[in-house]
Amino acid sequence: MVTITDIASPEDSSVDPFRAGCEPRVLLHTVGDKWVTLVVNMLGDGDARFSELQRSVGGVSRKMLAQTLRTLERDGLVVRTVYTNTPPRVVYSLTPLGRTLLVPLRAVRAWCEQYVDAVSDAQAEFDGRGDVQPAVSGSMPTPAR
Amino acid sequence: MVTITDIASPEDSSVDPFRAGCEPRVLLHTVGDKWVTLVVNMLGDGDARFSELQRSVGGVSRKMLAQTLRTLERDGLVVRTVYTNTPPRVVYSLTPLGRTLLVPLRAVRAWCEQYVDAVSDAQAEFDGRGDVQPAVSGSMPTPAR
DNA sequence: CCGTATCCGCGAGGATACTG
DNA sequence: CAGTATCCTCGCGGATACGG
Repeated sequence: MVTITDIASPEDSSVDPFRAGCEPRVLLHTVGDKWVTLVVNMLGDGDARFSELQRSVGGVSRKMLAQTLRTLERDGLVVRTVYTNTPPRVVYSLTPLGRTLLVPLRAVRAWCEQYVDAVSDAQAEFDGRGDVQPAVSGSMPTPAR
Repeated sequence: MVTITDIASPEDSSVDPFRAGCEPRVLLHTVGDKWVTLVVNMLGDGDARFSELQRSVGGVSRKMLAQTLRTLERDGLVVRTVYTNTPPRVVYSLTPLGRTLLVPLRAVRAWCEQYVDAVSDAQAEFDGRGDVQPAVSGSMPTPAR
């Protein structure tokens, strides 16, 4: 199986938006993933079992949750502890590395919570009127940036 | 046209991973989007024209870039300034709100750059061996968390 | 140069059923 | 309980062509 973390650079490695040879862009994609952000945030509040995560995250299928957790485990962000009694118990928890990720991820989360209203307002205004833009009449032929 | 920012809560609003009534999850999804993060980061380094963005981001189609910029504009994170001369010029820049987003987004970016090697190593180790997990033999029937 | 419109392939991801 | 396997759909996103 091949996951998103395996894909290589677009094709042109000379122009790189994220100044790097080994593609943090790819990592960014993983980290920015919908379920990844939610799961890591949940685990940040304490270890949890599979079914606990499924309930607390809300709206995630078993398939996607398992897939997400596998990726996180593979990336060294989450550890999976199995208790082999019946009924079986599996507990997921963040690794030290995973906990470092929690910091910036919570910053993003905080931003969302803080500005969700502002964004909502902006959307309403944008959608409200056809938004007749003034359109600056051109001067400046084509300056050097 | 309906974008991702329009979709509502999963269905069960009682259990909410992101403690909110007005769904910052949805915003999170937008903010975590692949192209959004890249574009905002680029604009953080200075205003840019459409074609400049397309080149600097790398690997993005005109369609996706336009779509991304439209979303960002609608969300009040980016402003679009049109100069109506020939050849036409369109300059995109972050709004003050957009600049606030830049802070947490750059934190995530910094994390990716800092730990890309650690993650890469974890992946290698994970993939290397079939990873025969010890599996903790069960005690503790089912404690209260 | 800066987009939008149209077509379309492909893979993400839900539903369901089955194992340990 | 904690997944895996299989099917199937649906919309993301690339390619292409056209308009302002």
